[in-house]
Amino acid sequence: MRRTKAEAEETRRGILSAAERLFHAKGLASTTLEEIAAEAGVTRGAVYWHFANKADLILALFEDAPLFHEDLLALLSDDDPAGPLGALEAMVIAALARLATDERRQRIYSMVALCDHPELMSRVMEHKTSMMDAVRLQLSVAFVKAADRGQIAAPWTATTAADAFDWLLHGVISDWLKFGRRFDLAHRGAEVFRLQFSCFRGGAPA
Amino acid sequence: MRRTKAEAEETRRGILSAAERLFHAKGLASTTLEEIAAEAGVTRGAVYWHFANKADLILALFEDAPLFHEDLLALLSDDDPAGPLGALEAMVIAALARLATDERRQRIYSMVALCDHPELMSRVMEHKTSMMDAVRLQLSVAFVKAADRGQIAAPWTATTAADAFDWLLHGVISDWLKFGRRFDLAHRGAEVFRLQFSCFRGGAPA
DNA sequence: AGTTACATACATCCGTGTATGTATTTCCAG
DNA sequence: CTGGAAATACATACACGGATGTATGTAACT
Repeated sequence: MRRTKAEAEETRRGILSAAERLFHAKGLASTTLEEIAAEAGVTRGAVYWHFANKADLILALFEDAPLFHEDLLALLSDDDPAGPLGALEAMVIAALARLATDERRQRIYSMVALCDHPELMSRVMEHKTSMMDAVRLQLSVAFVKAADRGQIAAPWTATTAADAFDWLLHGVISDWLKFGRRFDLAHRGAEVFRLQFSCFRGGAPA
Repeated sequence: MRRTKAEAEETRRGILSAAERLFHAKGLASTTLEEIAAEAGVTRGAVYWHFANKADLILALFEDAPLFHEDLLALLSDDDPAGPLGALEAMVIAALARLATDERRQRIYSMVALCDHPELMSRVMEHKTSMMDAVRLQLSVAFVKAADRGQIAAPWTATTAADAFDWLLHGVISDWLKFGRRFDLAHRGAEVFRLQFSCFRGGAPA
């Protein structure tokens, strides 16, 4: 019952999609390839045809999926009228709003944030950390630009502001995802970030 | 070769200690009871004598170990001369310093933060989330007290300040633990928290 | 015809849980 | 205080399922 190339690509995507859902629901380690295959409506044979093994499947998921961190960079406009700092503020608020309404991104971020297995899945971890490093570097550059334009008021500096931004962002997302999404990510997140950015600027809020 | 009660307690502690190290190094799911027993210098028989199963062992670890969140409450003094907000600031700086120098706490916090397995280890998760909820509630109360005494300047509120505090704290610790402790937690963390608290107060920094 | 895209079947191992063995201790009667 | 029974603190051995990986079959596509 061989399928056409298009159909094969469809099953491949179906396997990835099923894996994404199950990994998020049950965790990476306790989800079996058999379950993934069943969820996708195929057998383990299909899974092993498209992917060498479980780690390979997870890596493919990471490469294929829309990562929240890449969203950040995509949403960071270079010529915002409010300058680099305004661009960062708009970016983070937009990114939170997108994450709040996109289940797929939520699942992916959960996997990245909650990944166990530092040894066996070292390849996965490498991919993940290098990616996060790259994003953090870009954000640091943006904060330095903001400082250069005098948008960061003392005693904040480009470094401390970038740290606070980064930690605040990771913290809010982890809290929201890990504990059942019990608050309104987009609104409460945006509120705190607006206050935070007005602190960076050193002035009274708008 | 039965041991005396004191020796038995020693092996129990040895098993817990070995489990702590291995869980931190390899993740909860991929660490086997056999490995834990070997690391502790005993056999799986000893493990099963002291603990009903793996989940039970993990729960025992959580109950036995010094939790970072409990540190927070323990370090929160009720009558700081700088008022509730000053007490919170001193508390978080002390807690970060303690975490930075205590490997045991680092390992425990990693396990709590990175726990996979929402389904199979539901008891562990319940324990963890209920504990974190309790801590967050206490911190919220402290921030409300600070606001009542006029220590939180507009536009910050007790709620937004507590959110920012919580997210900043989780963010900095997760970043530090997950990516190889590549910065000075105590100093950079304290620096940012000091800036953050001066923002809460609405005034210029000390 | 040869390759592709799977399904099926099988071998194997690994981890768990449990049952059993056993040397000590602890406890208690005498 | 002492001898022995019972309980303790493990080690060892075993049974079992479950997951992985691989080998093989096979029908459709190219």
